[in-house]
Amino acid sequence: MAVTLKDVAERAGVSRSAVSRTFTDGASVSKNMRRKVEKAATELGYSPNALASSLTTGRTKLIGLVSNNFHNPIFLEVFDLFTQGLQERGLRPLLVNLTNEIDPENSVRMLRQYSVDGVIVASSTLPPRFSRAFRDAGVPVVNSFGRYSSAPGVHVVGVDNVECGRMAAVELLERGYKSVGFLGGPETATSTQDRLRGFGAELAKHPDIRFSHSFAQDYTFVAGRREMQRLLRDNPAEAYFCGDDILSIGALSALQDAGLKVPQDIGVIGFNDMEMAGWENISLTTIHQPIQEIINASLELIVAMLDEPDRHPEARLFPCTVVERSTLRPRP
Amino acid sequence: MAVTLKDVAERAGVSRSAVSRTFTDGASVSKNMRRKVEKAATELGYSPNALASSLTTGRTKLIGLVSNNFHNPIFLEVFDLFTQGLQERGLRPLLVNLTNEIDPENSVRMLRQYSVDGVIVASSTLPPRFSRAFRDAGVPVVNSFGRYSSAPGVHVVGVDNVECGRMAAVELLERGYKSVGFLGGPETATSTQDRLRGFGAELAKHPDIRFSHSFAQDYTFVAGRREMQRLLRDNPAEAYFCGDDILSIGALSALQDAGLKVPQDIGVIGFNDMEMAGWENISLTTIHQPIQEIINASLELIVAMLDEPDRHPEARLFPCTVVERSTLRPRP
DNA sequence: ACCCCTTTTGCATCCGGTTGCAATAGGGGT
DNA sequence: ACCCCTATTGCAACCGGATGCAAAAGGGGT
Repeated sequence: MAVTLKDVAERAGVSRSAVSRTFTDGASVSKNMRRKVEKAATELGYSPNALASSLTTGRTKLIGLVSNNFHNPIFLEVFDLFTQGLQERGLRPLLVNLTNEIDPENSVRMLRQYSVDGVIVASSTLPPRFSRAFRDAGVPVVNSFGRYSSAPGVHVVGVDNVECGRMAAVELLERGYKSVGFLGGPETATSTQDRLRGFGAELAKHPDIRFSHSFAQDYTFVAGRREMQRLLRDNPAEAYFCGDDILSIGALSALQDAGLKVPQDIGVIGFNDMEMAGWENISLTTIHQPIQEIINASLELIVAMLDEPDRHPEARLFPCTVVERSTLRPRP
Repeated sequence: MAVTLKDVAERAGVSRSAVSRTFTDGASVSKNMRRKVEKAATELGYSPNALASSLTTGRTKLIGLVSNNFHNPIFLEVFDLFTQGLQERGLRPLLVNLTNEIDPENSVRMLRQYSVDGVIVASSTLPPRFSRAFRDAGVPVVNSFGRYSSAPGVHVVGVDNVECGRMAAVELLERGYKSVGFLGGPETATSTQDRLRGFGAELAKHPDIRFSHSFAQDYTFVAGRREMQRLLRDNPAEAYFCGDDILSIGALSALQDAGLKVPQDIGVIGFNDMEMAGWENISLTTIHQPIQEIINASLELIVAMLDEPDRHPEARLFPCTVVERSTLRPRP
């Protein structure tokens, strides 16, 4: 069925090693030999079996792309960029969907069975034990969109969520809001915890500002909408920092239904700057997370670890910026 | 580093075959032997190398998941369901991003190098030559969301887009619109062509109804919005059938900006019923495409082809239904 | 034409498992 | 205790390719 190295060798009248060598770069092959082999190979339509060669080289060029965020549209963009970036570097993404998985054990075993060269954990909600489990299994890991730590156990690439929370607070304060709220994602997500921490820390400097916080059940439109509806029933704040654009959009929908005008009656600032935030019918003021940079850095790190598996873990953080659109009132 | 079958065999004091057999089901192993081997295996933390075994079994349990739709949020759901479904069946998705790829050759070679057991082409815009190229390479293929054909060259699972176009036309006619338009996706997408064909065929029965059509550049919010803006400049129809929800949402945004009320001034019916269509701030009347069923059938087919590669290609089509929300005026 | 050194080539072995076949062990019946 | 049949086990070869090593080929200089 499939054409193998042996077939090509026979056809070209050379040894199997010779064929192998013409397809592994850096190997010693004469011009003449290469020509003969390539001729036979194209005639037969041969292409080497990456899995077989991985047996001896110890490299599969397979990278586990692990995530549990299959409901936030921003992750479609994340997958797009990751898969393209991996492909450009000659690597192949083996996608692992961790929705509903509590225990890392299964996925670790699975990825080890396929001898992936590395793992990219792309998630802001997956507990850190997942990344650590891969590392403990001896697989190079990068945790993208993960939690910053000054002594990270694994490579982390993302943003400083504490700083982003602070940034949101400053933005609201500068616009003169006297009562503000934090509408976070699931309380267990470290990203949410950090954003709240930064937000709260900044507000602690302004005791005159009323400050409250609450959490949506998950990072979805429905959860954001429901939480905002709940908030509206009981003395809502003048402006909210939502832990994610998708929550913001849900919240905006609740505000609209309640007949409230944004930004006149209530202000909203989101987080992520997903494509949808820029849609004219949404026009969400939000904090831009530099996804492209985060992904590039993640790819860079995982590639570096391929050659240097014991590289000391580092955290790479990128600055966020406020993107002003139409859901916050102007500065005075 | 990695613990191999040989290590386990030595530790358990048995032959390598014995170890191999305890890990391949259906093989002949005594209770006693199994116990010994499993003990040694857990002590060593052994798990078999799927790639090595694929060499002799000819099965990798790898399935190429090929797509070029990384901008339509509905595909996040598609990826979610596919990856979960594959995982449940013990298969692993190797994701291939075909954005910007014109020639199937590269991806065919790539997937052959990794000896995938099958390929799922999940796209409504990828030209059929991609699916055919995989088939010609001897790889089982299922084309999900592909074009229906009475004599399909490869397995196709999806909806009857012609019928859906007709359904949209009927829906608009029943609501008494006297002039209607089709706002399609890229003209080259077969799904768009078919929807237009069905839509036009139904309208041909009603020569009194004014009928026009045009195409957005791609299946995106921006393209839908831009096309609707263009249409509004020049005697627009009373209602539009958009070739995709994402186009509809773009179109709605253009209508809103133009100060037009939906459905009072202009009606819109979409296609897909993506999650967003149900959001309260959008509330799009649309044609529901049964994604879950399509994906289940695709998985069923690809699994069936694993055992029966030469299975005769078939087309499985699922019926669509109209989901009424708020963007079409009520029936008289 | 001869010698010596550098490239090229082929041989054989190995990567981690699977599997046909023959040898061995076990079990039941008499 | 002996015989026969079946369930287990181990041996050895193989899957498709990579690579260390030694043999063969080529090239340059005299």
